[in-house]
Amino acid sequence: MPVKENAAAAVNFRPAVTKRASEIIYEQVKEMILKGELNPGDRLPSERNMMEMFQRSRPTIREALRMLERTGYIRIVAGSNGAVVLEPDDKNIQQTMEDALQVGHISLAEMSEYRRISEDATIVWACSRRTDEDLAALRAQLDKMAACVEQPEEYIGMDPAYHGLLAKAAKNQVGIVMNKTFSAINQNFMRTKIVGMTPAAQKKMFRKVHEMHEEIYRAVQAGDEQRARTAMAQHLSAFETDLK
Amino acid sequence: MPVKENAAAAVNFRPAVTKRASEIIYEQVKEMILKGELNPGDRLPSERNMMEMFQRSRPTIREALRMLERTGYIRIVAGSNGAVVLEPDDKNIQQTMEDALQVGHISLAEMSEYRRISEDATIVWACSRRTDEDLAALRAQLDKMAACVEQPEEYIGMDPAYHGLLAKAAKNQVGIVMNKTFSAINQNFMRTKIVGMTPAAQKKMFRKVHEMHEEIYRAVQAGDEQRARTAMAQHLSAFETDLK
DNA sequence: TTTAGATAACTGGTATTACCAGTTAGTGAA
DNA sequence: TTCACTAACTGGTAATACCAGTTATCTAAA
Repeated sequence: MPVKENAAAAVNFRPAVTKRASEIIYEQVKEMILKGELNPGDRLPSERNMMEMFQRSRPTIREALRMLERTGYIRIVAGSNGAVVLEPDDKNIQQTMEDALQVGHISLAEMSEYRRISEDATIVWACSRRTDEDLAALRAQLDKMAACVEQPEEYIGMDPAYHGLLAKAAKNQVGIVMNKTFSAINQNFMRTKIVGMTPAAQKKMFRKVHEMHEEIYRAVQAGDEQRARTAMAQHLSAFETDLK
Repeated sequence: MPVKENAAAAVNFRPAVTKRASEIIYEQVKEMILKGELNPGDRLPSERNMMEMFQRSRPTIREALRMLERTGYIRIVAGSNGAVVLEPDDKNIQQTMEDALQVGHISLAEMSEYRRISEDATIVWACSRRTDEDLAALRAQLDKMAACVEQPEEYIGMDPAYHGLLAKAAKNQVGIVMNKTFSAINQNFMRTKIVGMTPAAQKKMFRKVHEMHEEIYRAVQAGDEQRARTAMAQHLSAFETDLK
């Protein structure tokens, strides 16, 4: 049974938290960036100037700057320009997600499972939304990859770009971010796995992979949802089998 | 035509980046946490002790700690315990995604679209994987919520827990993380939207929402995939319509 | 013996000062 | 006009000091 609360305690007090000065500065700058009062490329005042503005010491200012840089809002280079507001980037989301996956002890199987449904949706969207530019970019990427089928290292390096272009064609930013995450993680797995294979087995595998990539492209080009879904599903499951 | 590179430049030099000391310390601690050498609940040495270990000044140590705290790896409270390793938490992903939304990088429409396919997969998995414990937890949650249908604020606060239990029943960690993200973001939208509604309209809306929640539960309990998918799809689309 | 209270030894939060190593802009001479 | 030098920036780091809290210990009173 829950403890009966004292009637006077029901006034809905909020915890009286005291924030660090660096925290307040961090939030203030972050807000300005999110609200567009500070735009990508803009220079932040120098640390010594901020000291005056915020009426705080330099270490305090610097702690705030470190947080802003770590969370991807600004970049700080010594000597010249100082702190510059960055273009919004998915790298942070991607990185945090990768770390979360790593810390959360997520298995390859779970990630692959989720990837399947994510890529399935992506490929469906891509079939109806791909522009001529998307197709041209995919074609060019595939041609580049075709030249590297015999060089696994190179091919693995190009794989994320191909899948990225598919996600881009699907026109959903969340899908793009997730796709990048999956690609990055799977790339690592792939790299560690192929070292135990004979060169002949590697070549065979990557020739198969490339043919799948081509088939997916053809299906997307034709706008054939079912064919594209099937191809992507086969591609991913073959991939998982090979990595097992 | 691409500029012809000088032959001598082909040796594949990597940029000679110099890292800040605080950056190195940050990565070192982060690695230890990711590798499990530091576990949730563990206390980090005091700043003065770290000074000795890393052979760096306190401001440098503190900059690293600020970054670790900002990215969600540790929590620092003055006075007592100092820096403590945190339980892995998805709040960072949520936060970065929310920021991405705010900065216009990701639209609400895109996020909703992706959520639909994510929740669709989740509910399918839940139908076949839910345990008796999952069902009991869902039932209990729904009962708690039923008591609050007339209090929108309370109900909104409980909504993420319900969807979280569904994701938990689906037994896919990635799905769980994504679900939390979506819930958190949508919770905010919901809060901002209901303020413009009359109390009567609010009640009507939440009664409808609750009936949907119940229907989803019944379908999952029955293990009826199609019924569950339909219910979830309706729930999400109704939700989007209401928020438009 | 037990217990309450004072105290000493921590913790992080912050400010101050100082110096170094780079970059940039201005100044002067050729 | 051009080049080289210098002065005035920039961030990176160190050292020291003090404050405000917490915690543990010890002491004195019950």
